[in-house]
Amino acid sequence: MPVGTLATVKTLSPAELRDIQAQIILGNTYHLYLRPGHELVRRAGGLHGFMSWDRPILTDSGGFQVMSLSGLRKITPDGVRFQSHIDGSYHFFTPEKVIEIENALGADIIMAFDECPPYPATRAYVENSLKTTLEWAKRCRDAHRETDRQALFGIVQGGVYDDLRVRSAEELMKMDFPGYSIGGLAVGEDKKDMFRITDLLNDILPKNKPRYLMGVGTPLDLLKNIRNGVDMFDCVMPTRNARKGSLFTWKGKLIVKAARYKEDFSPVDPDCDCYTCRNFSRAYLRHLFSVDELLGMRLATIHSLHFYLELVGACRKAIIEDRYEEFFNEHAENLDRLIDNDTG
RNA sequence: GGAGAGGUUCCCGAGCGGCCAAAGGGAACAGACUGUAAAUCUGUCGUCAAAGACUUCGGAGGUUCGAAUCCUCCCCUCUCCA
Repeated sequence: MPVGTLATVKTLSPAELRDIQAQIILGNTYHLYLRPGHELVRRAGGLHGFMSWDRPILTDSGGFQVMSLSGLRKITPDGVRFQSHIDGSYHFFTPEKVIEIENALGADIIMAFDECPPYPATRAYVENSLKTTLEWAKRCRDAHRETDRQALFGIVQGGVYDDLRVRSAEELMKMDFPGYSIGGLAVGEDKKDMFRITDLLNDILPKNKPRYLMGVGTPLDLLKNIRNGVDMFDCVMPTRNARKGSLFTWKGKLIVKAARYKEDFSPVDPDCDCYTCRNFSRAYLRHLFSVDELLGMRLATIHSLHFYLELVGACRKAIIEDRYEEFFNEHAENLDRLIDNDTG
């Protein structure tokens, strides 16, 4: 899922998103509540109407912002008191409030309000935080009942503590959500911990419901976590890195703004059929970044999102054809490397 | 012709006897980025056989233990007045 925090996948139009086969995109409760305000979005016809995107949307609950804006909030059992990162104004988020906002935003899939523990965090902190998250999940589900045209996912927390993760998943499953998110990973912990936990949850979460690993990740992270049973991902990496001149390809990461591509007139990836690779050279992209032209960010974003969606599309195909391991072994090694001078 | 200001490391620009290979900014170069406070942040940025040495602050001389900083002459810019 391409990330479109503020009701826009940065730099792209909905038409361009459709061109690269985006099926669903993400929005963010906290950010859209602050600006332009969820009631305004409701009046605009929900996120779909407001941003003119007629395919599915998922909204995150703001739980992640509870962590990432940690200097600006205070957590209580009832909810979180936030200070706006924009103007310093105070706001109080409860599970009920978050559901109200997400109802107004009108996404197809919405997230329960959770508390995402930072890393590192003590076991005592994570255990306490998990307790809060589970209570909030229940309150979210209760508050959401009457508007069940939106699918509400519960979020598994528990940090890097296996037993807490298991407890989290089992308690959420009792609440019978239509899908389960895995949160609190890729926040600084060792990769081994991340993979161990998704592997652990693979045997616990129901097989007939989607599992969504929140905020992950690199192409290789996707491949490894798909092997561990994850069905859905979102990550800012393809879009954010693209805006900074760093692109993803099947052959690895390519920092197209680098001087080594100044006179490289080959496409970013000769085998890629995205709009960018079909029409423009590395040298041209490098030039656009070098002179700080907007089109550079757009073309780069188009390429990297296309690549990510192609990557997961290829994963789906391999799974259906029952040859995922083979597919994995074929590509895993390349995905992680830095292309330093490959003229195509 | 008269009066004045100034020439600093790729650029702009501070420094005005030692703590100066020389602030700061820009450019350049390399990289980071994982439920987006992100068109952001970090590092490098005179040379070398490199915890040391060497060469730099328009040029040439000089003063001094020591000069980008003081003195002399020269070269060159710019502003104002004729």
